[in-house]
Amino acid sequence: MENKKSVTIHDIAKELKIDSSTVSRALNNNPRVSAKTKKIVQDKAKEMHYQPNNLASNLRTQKSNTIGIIVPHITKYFFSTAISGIEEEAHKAGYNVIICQSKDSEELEAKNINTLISSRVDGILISPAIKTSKIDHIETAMKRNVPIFFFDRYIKGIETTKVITDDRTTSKELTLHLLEQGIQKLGVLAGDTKVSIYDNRVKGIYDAFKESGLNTESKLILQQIKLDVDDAHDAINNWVQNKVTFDAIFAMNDMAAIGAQIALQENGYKVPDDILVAGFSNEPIAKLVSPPITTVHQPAAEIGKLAAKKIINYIQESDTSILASETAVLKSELIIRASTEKKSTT
Amino acid sequence: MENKKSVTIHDIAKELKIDSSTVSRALNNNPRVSAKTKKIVQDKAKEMHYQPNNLASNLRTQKSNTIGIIVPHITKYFFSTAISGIEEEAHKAGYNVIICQSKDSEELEAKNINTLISSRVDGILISPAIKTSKIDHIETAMKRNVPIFFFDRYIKGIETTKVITDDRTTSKELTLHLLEQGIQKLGVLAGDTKVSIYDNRVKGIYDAFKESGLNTESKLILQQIKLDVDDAHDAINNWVQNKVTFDAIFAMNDMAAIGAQIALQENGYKVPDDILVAGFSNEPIAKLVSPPITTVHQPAAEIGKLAAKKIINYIQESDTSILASETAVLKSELIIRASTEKKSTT
DNA sequence: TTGAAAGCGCTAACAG
DNA sequence: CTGTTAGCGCTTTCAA
Repeated sequence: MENKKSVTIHDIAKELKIDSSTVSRALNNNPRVSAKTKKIVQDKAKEMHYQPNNLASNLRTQKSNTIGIIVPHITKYFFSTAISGIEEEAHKAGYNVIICQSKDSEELEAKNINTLISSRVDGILISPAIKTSKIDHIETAMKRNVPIFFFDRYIKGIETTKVITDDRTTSKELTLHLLEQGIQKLGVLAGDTKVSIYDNRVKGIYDAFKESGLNTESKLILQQIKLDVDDAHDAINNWVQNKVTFDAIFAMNDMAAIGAQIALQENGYKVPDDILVAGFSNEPIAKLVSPPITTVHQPAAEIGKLAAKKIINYIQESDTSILASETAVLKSELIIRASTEKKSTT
Repeated sequence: MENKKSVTIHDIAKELKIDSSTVSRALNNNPRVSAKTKKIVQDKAKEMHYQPNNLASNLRTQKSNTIGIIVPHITKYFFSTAISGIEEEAHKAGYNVIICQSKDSEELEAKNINTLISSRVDGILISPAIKTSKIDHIETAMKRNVPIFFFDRYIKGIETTKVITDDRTTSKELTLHLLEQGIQKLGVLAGDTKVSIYDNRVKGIYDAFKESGLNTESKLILQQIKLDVDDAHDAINNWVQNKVTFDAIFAMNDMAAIGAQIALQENGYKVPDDILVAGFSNEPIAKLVSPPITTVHQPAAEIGKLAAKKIINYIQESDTSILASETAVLKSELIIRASTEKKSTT
C-alpha cells in the first residue's frame, strides 16, 4: 500500500514536460488547446489513473456541484422515492447530493442547513419538518445566496420555488367519491394541519362537503393524530369504545389507513361493507392488504426530478436571473380499490 | 441580495486586527490560544455570521469528513433504514454522508465509486450490486487508500471489513420451524445466489434439512426469481398450474412472500391451513397483511450504525494501523406469525 | 496554442 | 500565546 499521494495535474504535467495549466485545460476539454495535446494528456491521465480532486476545483471555482437534500425521514417510502428522483436527475447533470434527515425536528433541520452551507452546497431542496414554525434558518440560507427550494411540503410565507402536488383537489375528489357511496358520517384521521400538505388535504375535504351541500357539523368528525399504524389503531379503538358513529374513514396517509382498517376488523366491522376506508400516498403496501385500500397516488419520483431540474437550472443561470419564485403543481391521482366500494354498489 | 461574498477568517481577523491564523486556532478551540481571544473571536464570528468553508479546510487537511454510501436501491426499506443508521452515527462524529444508488448495476456502481473518490470521501460503505462479478472498481478504491467496507451484502474474495447478519443460522432456524409443522414439501423462492445474502439463506435451508435427516431431493423445490411481489406471484401461479405440490413457501424476502401469499389465496388455498408462508427481512408490511407473515428481523439500523462506527474508527486511526479485515456478524431474529402456524397446532 | 503566476479559504509548521 | 509563511490541487487571467 504505497500509493500514499494521489496523482495531480502537476504529476502528469511533469511527465509530459508541459505546464499544469495546459493539462487542466486539456482535461476540461477547453477549446484553447490543440486536439493533439488534448489526446496526449488524456491518455496519460488514464494511464496514471488520474482522478480529479473535486475539493480543489470546487474551492477554486466556488461551487461544489453538490446539492443538499433535507427530508423528515429517509425511511418513508414517499421521501426515499423522491430522493431517488432527485439523485437521478442530479447525477445526470454532474451533481452530487448530500442527504440529511430532520427527523421532523426544527433544531436538527437548522443544524442540517448549517452543515450544508459549510459544505458549500450549490442549493438545497427541503421538505420541512412538521414542527418548523420558525423560519430563521431557512432565511439564513437564502441570505447567503444558497437557493433553497421546497418540495412536497412547504412553509407559508417564504418566497421561493416550490414543487408540490394538488393535494387539495385530489383530497376533494376522494371525499366526493366517499360521499357518493352514500355514507352518513365521515371520520377523518388528519395530520398536523400546520404542515402544508395536511392542511390542504383537510381543505379538500371541506371543499367536497361544500360542493355537495352537506353539513360538516353533523356529517364529519375529524381528529389530528400522528399518522402511523399504531396511533390510527388507537384512535379507532377510542372512537369505537366511545360509541362514536361513522361509516367511512379517510386517513391522511396509508399507514394510518391500514392501522384503522385493522382496528375496525378487530372490532368486528367489515371493510367495505360496514365501513369504508381510504388512505393517501399510494404506498406499495396499500394494495397488498385485505381489502386493498383506496388511496391517492402522488408522483414522488417526478416531484424529486422536477425539483432537482429546477434548482440546477436556477444554479446554472443565477448569475443573470432574478430570484424566481414559482410554484409547480404536479397532478396526483385517485386510485379506487376495494376498501371503498360497497358490494351493493358493485 | 448583496451578500455576494461570504465572510472568511480573514475578514474577522481584519475586524479584530489580529492574524487569521489566530482566528483559525480560536475557532478550532486550539489550546494554544488564550481563553480571552478565543471568546472575542468566537463572538465576532457569530456576529458576522461566519460559516466555515469546509471545501478549503478539507483541501488543506486532505480529508473531507465525508463518507460515501452505495446501495442498490435507496427505496428499499432495509437500505433506507441502514442508511438512516449510518447517517446518525456519522453526524454524531462530525461526518457528512453522500449517498449513491447502484440500481444493482455494475457500471453505475463503478461510476459511483469514481465519483466518491473524486469527492475525496474518507471512506466508502457499500452493499454491492447483484450483478457485481468484476471487482476491479472496488480494488481501485482500495489501492487509492480509501477504505471500502461492506455492509449486509459482500463480495467473496475481497479482504476487508464486513458488517453482516447471521442469515445462514436464522434461515436454518426458520426452515426447522417449518419442518416442525410437519410439512411434506417446501417450496423456496430464492434470490440470485451469486449474492452473498441469498447464498447464505439457501445454505441455511440445506443445513436444516441435513440436521433433520431429510432428503432435499424429494422434500424441496427451489426456484430463483426476482424477489418482488409480481415475480413471486407469477412463480406461484406457475407452480399451481403445473401441479407442483408443496405445502409451505419460504420466500427470501417479504415482498416475495406477500406476492406468494396473495397468489395462493387467489387460487383458493388457505394460509396457513393449506400452505404455510414465510418471508425474510421483517418489513413493516409483513405484519399488516392477512395473515401476518412469519419472517426474520434483521437489525438494519444497527448494521448501519456499526458499519459507520467501524469505518470512522478506521479512518481516524489509519495512520498507524494495518489494514484490518474483520467480519462483524449481527444476530437476526426469527419472528413467527400466523402465516406459519397451523390452527391444529395451536 | 501554451506558459507563468496568482489565489480560492483554510491549516500548520516554525519563529518569536 | 500570537504572527509569518507556505501550500493543499485546481482554474484562470494575462502574456508570450
